[in-house]
Amino acid sequence: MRALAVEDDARIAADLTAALQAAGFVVQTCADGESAWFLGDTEDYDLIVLDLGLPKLDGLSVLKRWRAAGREMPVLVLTARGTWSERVEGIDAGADDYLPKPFRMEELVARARALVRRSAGRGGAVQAAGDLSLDANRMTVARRGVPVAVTALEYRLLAYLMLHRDRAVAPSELLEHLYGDNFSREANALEALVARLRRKLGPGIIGTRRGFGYFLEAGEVGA
Amino acid sequence: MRALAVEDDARIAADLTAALQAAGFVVQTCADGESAWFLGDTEDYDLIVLDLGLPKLDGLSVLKRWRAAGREMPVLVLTARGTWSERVEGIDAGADDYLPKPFRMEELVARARALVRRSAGRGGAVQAAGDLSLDANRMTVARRGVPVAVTALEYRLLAYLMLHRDRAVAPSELLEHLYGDNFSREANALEALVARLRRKLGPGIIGTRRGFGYFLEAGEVGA
DNA sequence: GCGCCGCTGACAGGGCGCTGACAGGCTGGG
DNA sequence: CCCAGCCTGTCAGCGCCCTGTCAGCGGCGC
Repeated sequence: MRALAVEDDARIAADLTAALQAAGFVVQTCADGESAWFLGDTEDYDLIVLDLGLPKLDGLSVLKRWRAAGREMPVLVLTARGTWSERVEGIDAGADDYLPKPFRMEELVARARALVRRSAGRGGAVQAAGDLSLDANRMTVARRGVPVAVTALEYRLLAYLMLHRDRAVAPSELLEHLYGDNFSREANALEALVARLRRKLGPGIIGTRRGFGYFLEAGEVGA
Repeated sequence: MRALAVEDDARIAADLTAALQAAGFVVQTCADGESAWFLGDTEDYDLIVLDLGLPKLDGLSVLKRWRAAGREMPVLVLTARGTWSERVEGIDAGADDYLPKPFRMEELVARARALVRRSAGRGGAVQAAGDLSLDANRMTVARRGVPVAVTALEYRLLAYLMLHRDRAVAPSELLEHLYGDNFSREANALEALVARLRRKLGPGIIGTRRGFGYFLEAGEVGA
């Protein structure tokens, strides 16, 4: 899960980053409205935490521009004063949830998790593609009903492939979502990861489209 | 076990908190309908005690909104008047149990415990998983019928693992449910707790999935 | 047939989780 | 009021699993 934290106060930003990372997010931060707008418009996040008081471009405007551009990622809005008017404005602008400062980090994390759950709310917890099935609640993987022990990183890879099972996912995209932007430069890490997974799962699960990326073989037929 | 007590009468709220805490819950309270709605929607509780007469937003509406949003935690409804019509409304809105005021705290606690057990889909007060058995009424633990002396905190850990015995529970989730929101930030406290429990219970009870969390080994096979 | 992308096995570093020891706080008894 | 005992959080150290890196090779595409 990738998250963007938009916050100009460096100390709060650091706390935010730490808390979200502890919750399993890969976190990126930015400190002003313009770069926030650019990042949210061009990058692909599973969650954005947005402070309203920002230099250069106001948080509410950023949010409105995103929504106007059709970007629909869940956005959690932070505001300095917990006034009702600001809250209503935030909701109107397209915020999915709202948190007044000061807040406890635990509460933010809880709401962030709830948001991601809600936005992901497609279908049941168990997803299947061919022989492979993932249980999002138990975080387990099975092939033909036989449980396969996978590590946390391997699970995340499979979950992402499952989410985009209708296409081949480029290595750069996978690296981004698994490690964040500061990902290790060696793309070979991903190849090693895939190799280990293939050994565990057996053949016919993870396919390669040379020059394009990886995909779940049960996902699409042919080409 | 985390519980939310929604009650605007401060004296009753205090009694509720005390009684639930004595029963082993980590209790959070709130006094109006809107904050109740937010908390119940975003946080993760094992039980909610909900008074119907609330400022800002009526209890029944709160409950309906939760259910509409797909939140399925057990809710125990309190009402000032024990009228049948209100009871029917409550059940329709998705309440799991119903208690007319005035009530004895012992009865509330008993029903609360029953609700939590029922939501886990299991019958009696004694739950078992493999060699391990927990008695929810007496708050005692036994392995192969042999009683094992555990502290209150250790019991709560076991109870939570028992409730979610079908999966591995993340350390962050355990900290949240054992200590509430103001949990100590050192995750090592949990590791120490588990270590002490393992020494008391012996091997083959509490398992670890590296990168995921802890689980009861009798719960699931493999993976 | 050649080049290059991608695969694989081996290896080492790091981080997660385990353990034993210690200290502070709370409780109950004298 | 003091003391003793237990509970529990913190710390430091360590071991093991995960995972990134490297080198070499195989196979697909041109």
